Parts: sequence; structure tokens; C-alpha cells
Amino acid sequence: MDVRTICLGILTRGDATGYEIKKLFETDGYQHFVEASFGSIYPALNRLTEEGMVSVRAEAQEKRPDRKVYSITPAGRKAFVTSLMKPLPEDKHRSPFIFAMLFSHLLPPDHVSALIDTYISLGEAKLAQLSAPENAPHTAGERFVTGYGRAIYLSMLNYLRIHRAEIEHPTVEAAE
Amino acid sequence: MDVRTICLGILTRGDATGYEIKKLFETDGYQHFVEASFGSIYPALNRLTEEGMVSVRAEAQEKRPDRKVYSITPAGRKAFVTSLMKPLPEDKHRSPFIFAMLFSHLLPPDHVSALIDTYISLGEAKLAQLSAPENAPHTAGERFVTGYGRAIYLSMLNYLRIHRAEIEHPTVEAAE
DNA sequence: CATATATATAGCGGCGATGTATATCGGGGC
DNA sequence: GCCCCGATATACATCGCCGCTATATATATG
Repeated sequence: MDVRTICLGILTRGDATGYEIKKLFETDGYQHFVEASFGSIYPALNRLTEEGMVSVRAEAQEKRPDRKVYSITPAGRKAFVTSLMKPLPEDKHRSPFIFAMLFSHLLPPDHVSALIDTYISLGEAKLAQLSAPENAPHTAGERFVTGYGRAIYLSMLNYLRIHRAEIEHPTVEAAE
Repeated sequence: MDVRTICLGILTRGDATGYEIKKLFETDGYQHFVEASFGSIYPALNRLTEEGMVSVRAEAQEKRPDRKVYSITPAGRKAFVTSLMKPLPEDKHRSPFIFAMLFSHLLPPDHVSALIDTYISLGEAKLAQLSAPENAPHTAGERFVTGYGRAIYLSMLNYLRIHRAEIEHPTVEAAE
């Protein structure tokens, strides 16, 4: 799922500047499953403009850099739907924490416990954010995705709480 | 979590060639939360060799390219543990499927259903792989991680089955 | 003829860090 | 009570590095 497609998707929701597109990843409900940085958003918007997928209008502001407000064009809308109709790239879960847990036997027990505590706190924070009223979903899609995020964080936290002892206090039998 | 650290971690389990390291991501239980491609593994091993973190021995084979078997050095072991003691990078979930569901209202209803069916099948396959006897975990760490993967895929599948109707047949109330 | 073993690189896409400007807001100092 | 400063926010942009994808090479096996 390249950044150009992600930008097109966001622009189907309404016009936005590059800065606002980036903000959406941080504040809206769908922040947990897609992301992009300025370093890829700005070049993507430039290329989309060249290709006629989006149009730009510069809004001058007093004593501030111009806002470059992007709008999706009919061609862009069509290209976006087409790209969703093609086989989607597979999901990617990358978890340095889980990787570290594979090597918990090489780490001081205290540190393992601290890592788990930190990870649980992080998960709780994300869960709280997904449930926060100011991030309440507006559309059926957003509602579905927010619920999905909550379900996954809940089961993750639940598993960690139940099974953490298995790596914090490994038994002899477990080393078989 | 860079590829060099991942390679070091795998080599703490035993010597391996670049090819074998790549295989581990596909066959072992921890394939769901870390990955790396040849295009990053081989350069990483070269650099680790230069830095003295790993050592290589070439095993000549008849009529085949030499196997380059890598072993972790004491310095590599130390560097690996040190890197696990530093703050770990955050998890990344990237899900093009979930992103597409945010725009289900732009897609033909049949296609939305097909996407969900495909995604459920994929999840079931991964779950089956995690439970397969040939991928049975050997250590406490592997057992913990395998169980974690199963818990997440189960809750994911469960959520999709219960809530898919919300985007397949959106109600008027849901569009409020 | 596809698949497996085994190594390697070129090209491209994307992330993280950094840089440039300006405005606003809250708190500390006087 | 007022002023300044630092932190934060708005807004755009680029560079270097990392890592993925695709491709190439070579051989053996089923």
C-alpha cells in the first residue's frame, strides 16, 4: 500500500494540506494500521499533481508560508478505487518487543518484567485513545476499524497478563 | 529493529547461512512479527563481519557455491544484549485490508464481501500454521510468542465474523 | 520444468532527522 | 501586573540511509 494511494484515500474524505494529512494519522481512528511521514507525503503529492490525480490551490496567508490545499480529481478517484480492486498487499506486523521476548533468557529477569510492564502500558494507552470520545468514529467504516483495533489490543493485553509468568519465571519443563 | 540486530538474535540460536536465516522467518513460529529479505540480510552479514560481530567460515561444496556459515562472536553476543536493553522501537501494524475497509462505501458490495472472505481465509491459514506440529515451539520464549500470535489471529477472525455485516450492509443509522 | 540451495546487487520507495519561518500560549521573573 | 522566553503548533521541504522487490547466476533434484 504505497503512500500515493493512502493520500488519495484521505483526500476522498475532503481537501487537505500535506500537514493535515499527516495529522490524520495521529488523531483519527485509523492511525493504527496505516502511516506515512512527511518525507514520503510531500513527494507523493507532487507526483500525484503531475499525474493529474490531485489538484492544488495555494492559499496565501499573512506572514506564513502558503497553504497548499490538495483536492482529489475525478481521475484520482477512479485510480484510487482501481487500486483497491487490485489484490491488496499483505498485512505486516513488526514487533521488536515480541522479538525480544524470544530472547528473554538472555536478559536480566528484572528487565524482562520492565519490558512487559512498559508494553502493557503502551497498549493500554492506545486502547484508551481508540475509545476516547473525541476520536469517536463518524462512518460505518471508521466504526468497524475502531472496533477492530480495540478487539486486537484487548486480546493482546489479556494474553500478556495471563501468560507473562511463563517467561518471567520459566520452569524446567518449559526448557524441554 | 534493524536487520543486523535480527540476524544477531538468530545466530545466538546457532550457526547459519544467510539463506537459512531467511528460511527461519518463513518456517518458524516467530515469522509473524519480524521479517527480512535477502536484499538486506546479505549486506547486514557483511557489515557484521567487518565489525567483528560475527565470523564466517566458507564450507566448500562440490559443484555448488560455497556455503558461508556465520557464527556469532562474543562481541556480537554482547552487542545483541545491549541493543535489547535500549528502548525498543514501537510496533508497526500495517494493514492495507483495514485501510480498504475505511472506503468500503466506494466499492461494489460484492467486492467488499470477497475481500473479507479472502482476508479471513488468510488469517485461518496463518493460525493453522502457528498450530502445526512441525512448527511446535522449543523454548519458553517460542511458546509464549506462538501463543501470542494465536491469540491475536483468533480475536481478529472472531471480530471479522461478528462485525462484517456492519460494512456489508450499512444501516442508515450507521451513516449518521 | 518447477522448486530448492546459495549468494549477490541494482533500483526504488519510504522513514527519520533536520532545516526554515512564523504564531500563539502559558508560566516564571521582576 | 506585565513582559519575555520557551514550548508547541502550523506549514513546507529535502537529504541520507535503510530495506524491500526484482533480477541474475549456478546447480541439483523431483
